[in-house]
Amino acid sequence: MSTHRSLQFSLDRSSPVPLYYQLSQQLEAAIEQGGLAPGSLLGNEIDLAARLGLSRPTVRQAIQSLVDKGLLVRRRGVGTQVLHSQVRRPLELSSLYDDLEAAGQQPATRVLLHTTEPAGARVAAALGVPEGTEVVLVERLRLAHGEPMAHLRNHLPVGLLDLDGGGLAATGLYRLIRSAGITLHSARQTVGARAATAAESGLLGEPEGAPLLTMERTTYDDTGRAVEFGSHVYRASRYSFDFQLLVRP
Amino acid sequence: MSTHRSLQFSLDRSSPVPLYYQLSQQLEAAIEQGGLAPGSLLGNEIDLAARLGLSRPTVRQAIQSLVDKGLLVRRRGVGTQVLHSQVRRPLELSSLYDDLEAAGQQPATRVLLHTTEPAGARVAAALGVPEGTEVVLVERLRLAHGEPMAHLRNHLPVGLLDLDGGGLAATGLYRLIRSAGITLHSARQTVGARAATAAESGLLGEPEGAPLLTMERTTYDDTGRAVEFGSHVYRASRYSFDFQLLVRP
DNA sequence: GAAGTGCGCATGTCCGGACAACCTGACCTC
DNA sequence: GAGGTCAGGTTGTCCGGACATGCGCACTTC
Repeated sequence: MSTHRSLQFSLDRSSPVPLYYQLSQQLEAAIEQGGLAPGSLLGNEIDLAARLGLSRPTVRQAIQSLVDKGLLVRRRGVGTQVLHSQVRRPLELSSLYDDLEAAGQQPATRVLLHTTEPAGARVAAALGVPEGTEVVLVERLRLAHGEPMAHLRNHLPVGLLDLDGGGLAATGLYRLIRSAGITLHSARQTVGARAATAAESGLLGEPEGAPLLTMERTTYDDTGRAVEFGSHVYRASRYSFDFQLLVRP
Repeated sequence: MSTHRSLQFSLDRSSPVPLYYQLSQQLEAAIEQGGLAPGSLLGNEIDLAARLGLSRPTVRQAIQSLVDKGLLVRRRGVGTQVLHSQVRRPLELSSLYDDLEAAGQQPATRVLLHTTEPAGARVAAALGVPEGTEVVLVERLRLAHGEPMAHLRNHLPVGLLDLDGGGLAATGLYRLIRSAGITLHSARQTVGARAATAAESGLLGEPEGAPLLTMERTTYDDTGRAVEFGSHVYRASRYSFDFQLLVRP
């Protein structure tokens, strides 16, 4: 079986980019572009390290990162194998805006509401603040190709960042949060479905009672603080969640 | 700030369980049980290694696995911090059966259909077989507390495993696949919503036109082979997907 | 021919060390 | 007092080596 001894990698030791990262990026590119055939073996780590002038731990670190991404499979006593591809889009914490933009759907936003209000029980619990605390409330309508796609309702702690109407209309909420210097860490989501209310049917252009996809999400930063609680409603006829997940070994 | 120098860990060098894994398990237990307070620093790796009689790489490997799980955050020049908790249930490739069982919902299964049929275009594409190939079809009704929860329709390649009616009724499909020696690796999912058809409303006990939560999933094993394609329909009034996801750094 | 055995080989684990990069807080300077 | 500077501490990266473990194949044996 081929072990791709001919593949070339270029490593720059003077670059600030770590060597293991340079290697993993080039390996990933080779896999995506077919330079490494699915199912084929990668060749053993010792030789690879010697050929590249790297130590085995460094090579292992590069390989491990691709194993974590689901691109490679290691088998003791056998070798490291390129996984047969299929689609590979890992589940990430992405905003609807970015998703639509990446799909070429020309996203747009209409800010319906931008105010503060005292937190109700559910919002307070999600954000980890006392009930009745003033919190920011933003309601938006997300459009794609000019057509309504989703109604987005978000609560945020006050003082976390300065939301201006222009930023909200021009881009996604996550970008604004990140550009305020907040490092997002994780989110808790609940996805369900229900029938459209009269108000929603008007906003979204769906008949009353039409099935809608709902998502509630609480997002946390890397200190564990809740930075956002969202209650979103999507037109099921035009949108669905699409993601890949890995089995943790 | 406390660095928990008093915490005790017991490592068994004669155990076949890797040292880094023993340590990561005990660290995780300490975090869950509050022995390590959220927000507190873990103490530097060098000291920790010396105290435990381990090398720094081993300690780092243990810590890294918890960082990957989202329990810890490392900051260069600062230290390793325990994240404020909230709920922590990572997104895994779990079967509905296991989910319900874990929630104490007394799951049960009624096998509606168990046969083979020629693969249509969509099933053939998902399983990676030529259109018209004979594939196994299983239709099940999943109940919780005796109430219908979901209608499950699964296609599998023939010869992959021996499904018997007893096994299907007694447990989840994933358990049967795993116990056939197949290592699951990843899955691609699409979650949406639509209105219940007349047939579905009868099966699930929902009014016709009621909103249903839908999921399509193709599951792959560690050779990249598709092992299962499922089209599932859940009662939105009784079920929703609930998961946590991490931002990949 | 079928079952069991042994060997080579690849990954898995663990060690000890070295230097770099980065953050924080104290100190100094203006 | 405000700003910049420097030192200490911590994680990040990388190296070289050693032994353990598990898998597959060739060989042997019955």
